[in-house]
Parts: sequence; C-alpha cells; structure tokens
Amino acid sequence: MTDIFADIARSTAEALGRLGVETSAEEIKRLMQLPAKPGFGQFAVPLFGFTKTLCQPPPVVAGKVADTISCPATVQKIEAVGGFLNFWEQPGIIAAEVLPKIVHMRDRYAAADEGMGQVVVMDYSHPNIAKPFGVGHLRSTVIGNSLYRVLEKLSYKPVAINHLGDWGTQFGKLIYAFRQWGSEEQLSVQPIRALYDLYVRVHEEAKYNPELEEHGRAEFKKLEDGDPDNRALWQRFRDLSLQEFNRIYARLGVGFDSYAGEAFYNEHLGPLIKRLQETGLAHESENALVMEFDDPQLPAFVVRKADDASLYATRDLAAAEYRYKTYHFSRALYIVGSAQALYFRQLFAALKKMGYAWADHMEHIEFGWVKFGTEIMSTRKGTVVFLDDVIEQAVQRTKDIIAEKNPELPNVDEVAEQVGTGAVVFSQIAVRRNKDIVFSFEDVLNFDGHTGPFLQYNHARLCSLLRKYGRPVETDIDCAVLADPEETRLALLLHEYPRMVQTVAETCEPMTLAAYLIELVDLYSSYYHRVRIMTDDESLTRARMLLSAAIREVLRDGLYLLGLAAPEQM
RNA sequence: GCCCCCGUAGCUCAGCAUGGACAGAGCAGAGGUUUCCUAAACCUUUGGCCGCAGGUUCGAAUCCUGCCGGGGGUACCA
Repeated sequence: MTDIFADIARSTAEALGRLGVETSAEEIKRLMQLPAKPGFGQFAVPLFGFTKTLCQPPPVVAGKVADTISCPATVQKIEAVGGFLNFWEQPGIIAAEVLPKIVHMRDRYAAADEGMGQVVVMDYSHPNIAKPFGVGHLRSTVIGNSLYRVLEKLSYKPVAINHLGDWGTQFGKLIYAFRQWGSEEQLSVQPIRALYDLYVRVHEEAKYNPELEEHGRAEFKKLEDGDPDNRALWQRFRDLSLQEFNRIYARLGVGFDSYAGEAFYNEHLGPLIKRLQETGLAHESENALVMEFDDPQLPAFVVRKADDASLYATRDLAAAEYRYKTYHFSRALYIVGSAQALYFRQLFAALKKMGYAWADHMEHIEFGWVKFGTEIMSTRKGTVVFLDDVIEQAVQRTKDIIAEKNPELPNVDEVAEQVGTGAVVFSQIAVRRNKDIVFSFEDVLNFDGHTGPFLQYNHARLCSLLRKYGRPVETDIDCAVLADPEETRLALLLHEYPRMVQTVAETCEPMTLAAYLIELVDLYSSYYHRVRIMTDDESLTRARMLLSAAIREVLRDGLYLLGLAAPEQM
C-alpha cells in the first residue's frame, strides 16, 4: 500500500537535500502538521528548523524547496508561505488513503505492536477500606482505566493493581471506634454509611481527646501482631467495603487484575526491614528506621515507625519487590495525586539504593486535586462528595432528558446508565492531569457543549445514519467526489488518530485524546448540518457514508479508550 | 526557609513536551435555525495587556531568570 504522506515527506527531504540540508523522510513526516486555519493548505511542513544551516530566512528556504521539489502526481498545489510549505492534494486522495483502511480495520486501526512482550504494572484507584468511594478516587480510577486500554491497544501487557488501603493505623482507630460506638445492626443494614460515620466521629473526637490516637495505635499494633478478634473485624470491614467498590467499578466499566492491597504484603515486611538493617541501607534515628540519600533535596525516608509498626513506605517497598518478581515489568506506573510527588521520589530512590536497576522504570503519574468549590475534599472533615450520589444524579438527569427528547427509546435504563456515567467519567478526563479540577454538579450535569454525552450523542446519530442507509458501506469506491474542504479535513483528522493514541501512551495524558475526539466530532457535526449525507447522487452518497462510517469507528474506539460506553441509540 | 504545581475571555478549560502562520473552544449572555439523515445539535454575535517585569531568538502564551498571587509538600497519615 502506498502512503501519500511518506511519499511527500520523501520528496521534501530530497528537495532539502539538494539544497544542502541533511534530513530524512522520517523527520519531515514527524514535522507534518495540520494547519491552524484553512487557506494554509490541507497539511503543512514547517521548515524553520532548517534555516540555520542554510543561513537564509525561512521564506527563502521554503520558496526554494517549493520551486525544486518533485512531488507525487497526486499533489495539486504547493505554496510557500512564511517558512511553511503548504500542500493541497487532489480531491479525495487523502480520503481514499485513510477511509477504507479504517472501515476494514475497525478497532484495530490504531493498534500497534510497539509494546509486544512488555509488561506495564499500573497502580490506580486504591480506595481506602472503610471510607466511601469519593470523587477524589474517581480521577485516579478513570485515568488509570483509560491508560490501561490505550496500552493494551499498543500491545503492551498492562497489569492493573488495586492497591487497596486496607492496612494502617486508621484501622486501629476504626476498630476502637467500632467497639466504642458501633453496632452489628448498623453494620449489616448500611455498612458503608456505618463505617464512614465511625471514621468521621473518631477523627472528630480525636481533636479533643488525644488518647484516641493512642488507642488507635494500640489496636493497630494488635492487629498487626495477629490478634484474632481484631483480625476478624478487619476482614469484615474489608469484605463489606470491597463489595461496595466492586459495585461502583461495575458501573464505571472498570476492572482489575489484582486486588493485592497493603495488607497483602504483611509477611514481607519483617524480612524486608531486617534486610535493610543488616545491609546498613537503613539506620535507627529517633527510634525509627530511616534511609537517607546522597541527594540533599531528598529528606530521610522512614521505613519503620518508632513503635516498630510498619507504614505506607514499608508496604510500598515490599509491593515493588513483589511486583517485579511476579511480573518482570518494563514499566511501573503509580497513578496517584501530586501531593505525594516527594514521597514517590523517595520511594524510587530507596529502591535504587537497594540496588534495583528497574527502579528507573517506575513513574509517578501525578494529577491535581479534585476540589469542591474552593475546598479540597476531605473524608476526615466529612466534606467528601460520594461518587455514587454523583453517578445517581447524572443517570437521573439522563432519564429526564430521554423522556423529553426520545421517549420511544427502548432500553432507557441501560442507556441512561451509560450516558450518565459517561458524563461523570468525561468530567475527569477532559482536563490536563496536572491541573486541579473544580468539581461542580452544575457542570457535570450539564450535557450541553463539549461533554461526554456530546461525543456519545454523535456516535448514536452516526449509528442511526448507518441504520437508515440500510446497506453495507462500500470501501472500493471513488473518493474524488469528497472534494469539500471539510471532508478533506475530516480525513486528515482521521489519519492523525493512531498517532494520537501513541501520544497518550507516551505522555500518560488521556486528555489529549478527549480533545482530539471533540475536535473531530465538532467538525463532523457542523458538516452534518451543512450537507446531506444521503442524496440522490449514488456515488456521492456512497462516499459520504464511507466517511461517516470511518468517523463512527474512530469515535467508538476513542470512547472505549477513554472509558466511555458508546450506545447506538440515545 | 527550601522544593514542586498552577495563573490564558465573567466561569470552566485547550494551546506550552518538539518556540512559528492573526491566541482557540465550551458554558453563561444576545439573536437565529426543525415539512429534511437523532435540535443532547447547528449558525451568527458579545467578550483577551496569555499574572507582572526582564532575557534568549528573525519570531515567545510556549524556553530562561526574577517577582506577585493561589495550592501542595517538607520523618514516623496515606
């Protein structure tokens, strides 16, 4: 199969070569971009980077290249504007290149084998047992899930680990609180509510009564030493919470390969600490065991508390060792809020100091806070927004809209679930990772404009169009009738899609894909309103259906990669 | 104190990695579109010293330095 983009890149590289510039077709292809505005060609190559070696201003270089280039016959026009080389293809050439390919390959269109044989361990979601699943946990879950699907598309073998927060001093407090104020009745009726109330109460009372901290620590120590009563209570809390989490994950379409939480590494902790002591990698300081680093920026890292109990760091070190031994990952991603950036630098440095070269392949994929108004959500303060409530409201809102707009829709409940969760998921993925998100019900429940439901709506409308067409879409047709600039632009955007998916994998930034899909769908929606897809002209109709079918494929695949369902009607 | 992140339209955000063609969207506001493929849509329109000041460059929202404002982190919470 010929590749017109490669052909043009080669021609451009050759023309530059004759002018005395060393470059390659690959480099030019990488530089190729879609112009910001129509009028600057269908696609463009910026030549600014080559002007230095030639000691000539950009417009002169571009002019010379435009004059001397010998292009494939499919190129209709080349223009040098500023330092850009702008290309126009003959009508339909780009469409013919890309549309049949998409319709044939469907969800394999963006697939690549670059990750073949490489395991990527991913740590995300990690809710805390005995705390409700808040909107804060949603962001890690949604980003992780999307990256999982993207990596899988590129033939990596992702392993999703839900490192449950099921261990730590907080359980001592909770056990103490349950014995003080809790009851079996509450626990069996509304388990999560009951545990959450206890959690808030114990932190509230601890403010006035410092002894509670001591009680909590003591109960946790007993738990860690294997006290059967505490152990049984802990197991019960864990089971109840996990049940609840799994119900929510099912709604979001999220799954995990492992639920090995913090408690899972219990037996590894003692030997690990002993090893760190004996090898001299860690030493006693103020009764705690700490590791120190050469880098003066990195403060000491506590790996065992003064009361001999383990802490987060101990369990993460053990988890890292276990994961490497078990999965032999080539990359390990921790999708955790940026508040823990320093902690992860210490963790990775500690592993490096332990002699693990693979520590270099661990990355903290950080993200900003999810704020509610001006406040940061806090489980302890009780200012958390329950994810379940958010989803429930979004689903209800969807039902209202369906009742108004499409009362004939057969499977209302299923679609409302898909669209409602779609709105919630999209709200988390449509903002760059390192920015804080201001969570507002008003925005999440507003389905107008650039939202998850907007993407889903366009998908459903495309499906409807294809149903109405009633025949298989033909791929072996004359695309020259797709002479409209928007049709060419759409084809060019579709051509970008696989590159976009790879960018997401490199940057771990699903927002880029969300923005891409919005751009694609926005343009198509505008086009759809301006022209008729199905016309009296047979060949034109065939071509426009092919374009529409290709857009549906990419949209459906893109929605999947973001973690949104793509209902066929809504 | 030191370290990290953010600062673009009334609001929420793209664009910054790899500097480049007049800074783009959505929401909110104003006006319009439905005998026609899903109007959860589309079209028109109002609205910007890209936090401030320097520097590098032919060219800076983008890179560098300083400052201001906000947030986070800074040994036994996770």
